[in-house]
Amino acid sequence: MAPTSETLTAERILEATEEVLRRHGPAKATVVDVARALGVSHGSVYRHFRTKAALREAVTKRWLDRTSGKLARIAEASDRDPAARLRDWLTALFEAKRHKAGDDPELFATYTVLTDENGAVVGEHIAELTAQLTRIITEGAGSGTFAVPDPAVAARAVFQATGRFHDPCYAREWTRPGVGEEFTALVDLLVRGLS
Amino acid sequence: MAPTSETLTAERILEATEEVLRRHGPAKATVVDVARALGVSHGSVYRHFRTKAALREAVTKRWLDRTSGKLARIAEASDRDPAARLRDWLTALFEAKRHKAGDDPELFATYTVLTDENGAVVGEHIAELTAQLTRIITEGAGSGTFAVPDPAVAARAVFQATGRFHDPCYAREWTRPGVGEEFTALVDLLVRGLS
DNA sequence: CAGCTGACAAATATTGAAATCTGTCAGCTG
DNA sequence: CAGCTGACAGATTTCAATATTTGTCAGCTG
Repeated sequence: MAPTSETLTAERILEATEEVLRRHGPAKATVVDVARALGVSHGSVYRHFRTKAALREAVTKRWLDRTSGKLARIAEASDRDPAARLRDWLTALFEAKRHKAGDDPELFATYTVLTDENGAVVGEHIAELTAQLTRIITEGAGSGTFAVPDPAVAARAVFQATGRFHDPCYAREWTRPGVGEEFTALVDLLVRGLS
Repeated sequence: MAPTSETLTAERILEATEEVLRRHGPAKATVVDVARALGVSHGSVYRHFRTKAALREAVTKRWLDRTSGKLARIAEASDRDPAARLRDWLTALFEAKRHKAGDDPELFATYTVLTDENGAVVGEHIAELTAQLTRIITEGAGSGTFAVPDPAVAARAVFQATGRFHDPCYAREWTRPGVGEEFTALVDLLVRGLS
């Protein structure tokens, strides 16, 4: 591939790693492949990432951050009605996952492997998403839309309750007919419970 | 092992298979092992179960039926308050799973493998549990405890929402401190949503 | 001399030949 | 003769030899 003679940065290595993962899948993507894609020796890659695991972890974090970034915009729109915002946020999360899984199942499977091997990064991602939910619910509690004893606890409950519509281990259910209705029924139930 | 010279029945084969699975685990349990445990040739086992897969499926069904049997008693206690009954039922389901996973993790892992390879049987089991939930919610709707447009839809939503506390793919979370509180928070939220 | 290379040891993965297992069935046995 | 046996073919698994990959580092190069 284009051994662009720009200086070698962590950023460029991450880009190349994503490409190699896309091409070869998680099992056969080696750091030698990544080096070759960049036109450098694999020793150079180890200058920027201490281990292969650290490299894969960084790729995983990047991928997850792209999702939480999108959702943050909804969480931060403090002017809108909290109940509608909560629905939108949950819907956006579900849609994002559903598209990732449906549009390119192989790539999704690749990232599922990566998230499985990087529990810590996933934990942080979940903490970030729960914090966004907490923000929406706290504002709803302030404006009287929601009546909850502890917004953080409620946020965690909502996040866990909707697991079936965002946890990759349920990905195969997301294409079944009727999931949309199931999702709506659950969100309705949860919003009623918070109100 | 005891080659009890009683006549060979499907029942006895299932018993022996459970024992072999307990001893050797799902990967190394062969039908020759089962036959040996019974003191017969493996050909005899094939007289009662067409394939090894059918045998494992029957064992899986048996295991799942033991759980749904216990829960059915709670679902059928029509005299008690539906909200309390719903809480009890969900708690019993969680406790049953938590104990199975915690008391003998290896055996639980074995059955997790079995359920993974028998999607159809698991599907029926889930349908049965959802039917029990529907019964509780329908009675609650009749008595005015619950206000739901469609009890079956609500039941499915409740079952899916509590997945984190009964789906084996979350088993490793069940020993973390604080799960009890998370469970209670979610059930409170759901019961409020139904009321 | 900062950054890269490539030879190297140790760890991990692949391969293919040998061993085991599944499922069948002709024939034995009580 | 109903039910069981055990030899068998094909499918699957195991295991050890072989090849690849990871991670290090002394030294090259611009």
